[in-house]
Parts: sequence; C-alpha cells; structure tokens
Amino acid sequence: MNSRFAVAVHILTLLAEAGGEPLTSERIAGSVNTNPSLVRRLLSALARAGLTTARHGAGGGALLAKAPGAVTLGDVYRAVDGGELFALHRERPNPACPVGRTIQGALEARIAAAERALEAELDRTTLAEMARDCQGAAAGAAR
Amino acid sequence: MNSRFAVAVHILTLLAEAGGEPLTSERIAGSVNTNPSLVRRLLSALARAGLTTARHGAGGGALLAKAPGAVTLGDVYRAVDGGELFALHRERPNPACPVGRTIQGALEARIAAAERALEAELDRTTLAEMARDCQGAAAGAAR
DNA sequence: GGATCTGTTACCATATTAGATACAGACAAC
DNA sequence: GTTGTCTGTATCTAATATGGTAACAGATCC
Repeated sequence: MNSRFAVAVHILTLLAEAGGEPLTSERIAGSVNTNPSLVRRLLSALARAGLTTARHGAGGGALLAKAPGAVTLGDVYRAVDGGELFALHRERPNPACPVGRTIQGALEARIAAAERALEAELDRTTLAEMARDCQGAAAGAAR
Repeated sequence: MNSRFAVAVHILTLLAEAGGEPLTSERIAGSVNTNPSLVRRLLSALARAGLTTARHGAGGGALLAKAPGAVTLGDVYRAVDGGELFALHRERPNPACPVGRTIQGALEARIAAAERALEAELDRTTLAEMARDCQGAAAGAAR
C-alpha cells in the first residue's frame, strides 16, 4: 500500500552510511528517486520521533540522532506508520446484535497483539545491519 | 486504514454463531451496519480462500466451509488483505547509488519476516474463540 | 413459473498517497 | 550584515484505494 516505511528505511540507511556527514534532502532524493520535499516530509516525522536531527544552512542536512546500532526497523515503523495496521469498522456495528455489540472489543485485543508481534520482529533489525547488508551487496555487485 | 479485515472477521463470527444455518448477505449487513453488496464482495474473497460456501436461492445464504475451531484470524487476513503490509518504493531507487541498488533486496527479507510474525500471532486465535468472546460479553452485558 | 439469493460489474464520493511548487525561517560563509 | 544554502511546512494536483450504492444475470427453492 504505502511506501513510507521503505523510503524511511532507505533514508536512514543512507544516513547510517554517511557516518556523521550531513546529507541534504536533494542528495537523499537522488538515491531514493523522488523529490526533496517528500524526503523532508519523512525526515520531519523521523525527527519528531527522535531518530534524526537536521542542520540548517549551507553545508547542512540531515543526521542520525543515535548510533546506527541503536535504531531498529521497529522504531522506523512506529515513526512513520505506527498504529495504522488495521482499522475497525467505519460505521459502528449494530448494537442490537450480540456480535455487533462486542466484536470490536474482541478484535482490538487481537489487533494490538498482532501489531506487537510485527514490531517485535522489526525490532530485531538495526540500521547498522541494514547498512552492512547494503555495503556487502554493493561490494558483491562490484566484483 | 482499511476495515476489510475487521468486517471479514465480523462476518465469519456471525456464521460461526449461526451453527450451520445459512445467513443472507442482507442479514449480515444488518449486523455489520453496511450494505449487502459489500458483504457479498467480502464473502466472495472468503469463498475463494475456501473459508465459506454459499447456497443460492430461497432459504440460502453463506455458510462456514470449516469448523469454527479450524479457521484462524491469520486465514482471514490472508484471504482479504494478505501480502499488502508494506509496499516497496513506487519508483525504482537510483541504481547508481550503492544503497539505492541494494535496499529493496535487504528490505524484502525483513518485510517478509515481519509479515510471517504478524500472521503467526493472528493464527493463535480461531473463530471459535471469537464467537465465545462475543457470546460471553453479550451475556455479561445482558445481566 | 415466480420468488429469493448469490456473484459480479459498474459507478460515484471520499480519502489517501505521493509528486511538485513555493516560501518563511535558520544557519553558514564571507 | 548580506548573501546563499538548506530545512520545515503549506498548498495544489494527479493517481489510486476504499467503501457505499445500484443493477442484473444466473442458480436454487417452493
């Protein structure tokens, strides 16, 4: 459906490989193949979540706010997509029906558990590992 | 985001409680609080996945194709939403950049693992349990 | 044969997504 | 302190997804 998670991971992997060098939204957009404004929108969400910081002005750009080994894909998911996994009914179910009256409560607990499981799996990968994978694959392709 | 999963679980829970009695799309729509055509669309996906069958004509309607204890929320997810968790980049990343060239491959494995974790958690709940929860809550509310 | 119900299609309104442009504000360089 | 660079945000647009609605051919029951 939406590609925010993929693009956000892409951005952060670039920042991890930059090793403290600030990257401009234009430079990042060149790798992602999109436009700088979209990159800045995502960086805005990542900064709100405490994952990145920015330096204004000439020579500025985006920076990781933490060590690459301390940021997980789960952090990225929560920053850009969190809590949007499943929606409940758009219209409230019929309260005159036993199932309609209770289904949403029964579902909420299961949906929350599923989201926890998803995030726990995403938490098993750090940006450092993503950067390493991309380095290795790039080296392999260059041989 | 989308409510297909919630509505599909609602439909199947109704069928589980009906205990072999066929329910019409109009009857189901009354509980979900939507219109019969949408219900039939979802039932169509559920039937393709082998979760329901239908009886045409007067006195007909939808039926569970399996025992309520043999259908999990993971089955429902796969039937109506499967494989749509995360999208990759809409435009292909820049192949001239080491990260752009390799990020999608590195992401695909992690996304697949996350989806497996999500489905495994959903597989822990069956329709029988959903029906029991709704019965219990309904009884509690009636006291 | 007539009534009922499914399965599918088509159409519409709305919401979401992402591409694009614009501009005020922050900061660096000089 | 003036100029240039870059961020952060708002706005607009096009494409797509979602769900509400109507319509109708086909299957089945009575």
